[in-house]
Amino acid sequence: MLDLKFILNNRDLVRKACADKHEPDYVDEIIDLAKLRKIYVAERDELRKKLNEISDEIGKIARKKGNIAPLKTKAKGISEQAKSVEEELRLTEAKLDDLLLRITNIPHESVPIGKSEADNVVVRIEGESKKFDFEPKDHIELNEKLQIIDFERGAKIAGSFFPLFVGDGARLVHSLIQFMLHQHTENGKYREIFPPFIANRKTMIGTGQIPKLEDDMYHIEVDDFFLIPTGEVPLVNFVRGETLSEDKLPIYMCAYTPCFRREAGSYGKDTKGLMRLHQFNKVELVKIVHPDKSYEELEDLLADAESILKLLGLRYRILELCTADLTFASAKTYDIELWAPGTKKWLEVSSVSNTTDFQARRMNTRFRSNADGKLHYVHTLNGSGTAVPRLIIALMETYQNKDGTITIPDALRDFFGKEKIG
RNA sequence: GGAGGGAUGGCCGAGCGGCUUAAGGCGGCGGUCUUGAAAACCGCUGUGCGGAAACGCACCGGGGGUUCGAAUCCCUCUCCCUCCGCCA
Repeated sequence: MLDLKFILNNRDLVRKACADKHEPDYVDEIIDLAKLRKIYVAERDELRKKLNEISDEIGKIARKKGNIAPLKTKAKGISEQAKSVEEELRLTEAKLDDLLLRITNIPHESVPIGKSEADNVVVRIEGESKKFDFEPKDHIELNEKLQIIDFERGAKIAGSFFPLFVGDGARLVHSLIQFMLHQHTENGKYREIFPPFIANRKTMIGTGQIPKLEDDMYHIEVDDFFLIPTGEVPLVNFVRGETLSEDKLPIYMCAYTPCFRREAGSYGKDTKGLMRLHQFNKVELVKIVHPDKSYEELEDLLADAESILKLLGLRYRILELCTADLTFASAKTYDIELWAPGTKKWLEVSSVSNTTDFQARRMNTRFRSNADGKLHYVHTLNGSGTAVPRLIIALMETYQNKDGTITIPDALRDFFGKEKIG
C-alpha cells in the first residue's frame, strides 16, 4: 500500500498512476475520509485529555478518602461522549484502510506509459533462432506420439487445465525443478525454502493478492485458507511483521512451489495444451533489500532468472512492461518470454518485479538503519526462476528431432538421467 | 478434539485497577578515562497520529466489555509451550 501522507501530498501523481495502470482511483474518497478522520482524532484527543485529568483527580481524592461522587458523574458523561467519537473514528479508519489496500503502486519513472500489452517494450532478444530442416511441430502434436502429458485424465480427476505428467513427462518436471534450484543455490546466493502451499488471509493481504484479486484465488472456506498463486506469497511473507537489522539485508530466498490460479475470466485465451493451467510448478526467487539498492537488485534478479534459459540454450526476449500491463503491487517489471518454434509464439515464463515498499508497508516489515537509527520499510522483489509448463513447451519444440523424439539439452542431462525422450 | 500455561519496546524481562511519564538488564548512540582498544562509570535511546513548538492523544498479541480510570478484571479470537487423545 501507499503511505496516506504520500497520497495526500502527491494527489495528482497518485491519480496519474491509477489512470496509467488502468486501476480504480479512490483518491477523492481517501481525501474525504482523511479529513473526517483528522476531525475525529482531534475530538477524541480533547475528550480523553479531560477524562484523564478528572480520573487523576479522582484517584488523588480517593486516596485521601474524600468524596468522589460529583466528579464521577461528570467523568461518566465525558467518557460516554469519548466512546461515541471513538466509534465514529473506528468506522472511518476501517473505510480508509480498506481503500488504501486497493490503491495500486506507483510505477517507476522509467516505466513506459502504455494502453495495453502491445505497448510493452522489447529490451533485447537473446539466443540464436534454431534452424530446422523440417517443419517443427508444436508441443501438442509432439505429445500425441510421446504421451508424456495426459490432458484427458487430468480433466477426469480435477478438471480442464489440470494435466498429468506421466513417465518421462514427470521426470522432465522434477528434473527441471531440481536443475533450477541447483543453479540458484549452488554458490550459496539464494537460501532454499520449502514453504506451505497454503496461506492465511493476512499473508495474502501482505503481498497484495487480497482484497483486489480475491476471486482469482482458490479459497478453502472452512479454515479461510488460500492456495498460493505463486511462491512469492510465502517467501515475501517470511519477513512479515518483523523488524530486521540492516546487517541482515539483503535476504535472498528461493523455493519450488506449485501455483494455483482460478484464472477466472480468462477462458478463451491460450486454452490449448500447457499454455495456461490451474496448477503449475515454478521456482521462485525473492529478495528483501535496502531501499537504496532495489533497482540495481532488480537487474541482478533478472540476470539470475535469465541464467536458467541461457544454460538450457533457449531463445528468449526481455520485455519492459508498460504501465497498463504492470501488476497491482509492482513499480517496475521485466517479463521474460521464450520462443516456441512449433507454436511460433513468445511465451512468458518469468515476471521479475520490484514492488518497492508497497508490500513491506502492508506487512509492516522494516529495518533499523545504521545511518540514522530509525526504522525504514524494506523493498521487496520477486521473480520467477522460472515457470515449468511453458519452459517444457519451449524445450520440447526447440529440441525436437525429425522423428518426433526430444533431445535433452546438456545442462539438464545429469538431472534428467537420459539423453532423449521417445 | 480435550486439559493446563503463556504472548509486555530491537532483544530479555518485571508489573496483575489510580504513586507507570512500563522497573531492571542486554543491545545501540554519545561522553569520561586511555597511545589505541577493552573494562568501568555517566548520559541518551519505542512506534504512530495531531501540532511551528511547547505539548497532547493512542498503542503492553487482535477484537469486544466492565469502570470515573485497564498492561492489570471479564468475554472472545489468533498464535506459541506442556500434556492427553486420534492419525500419516
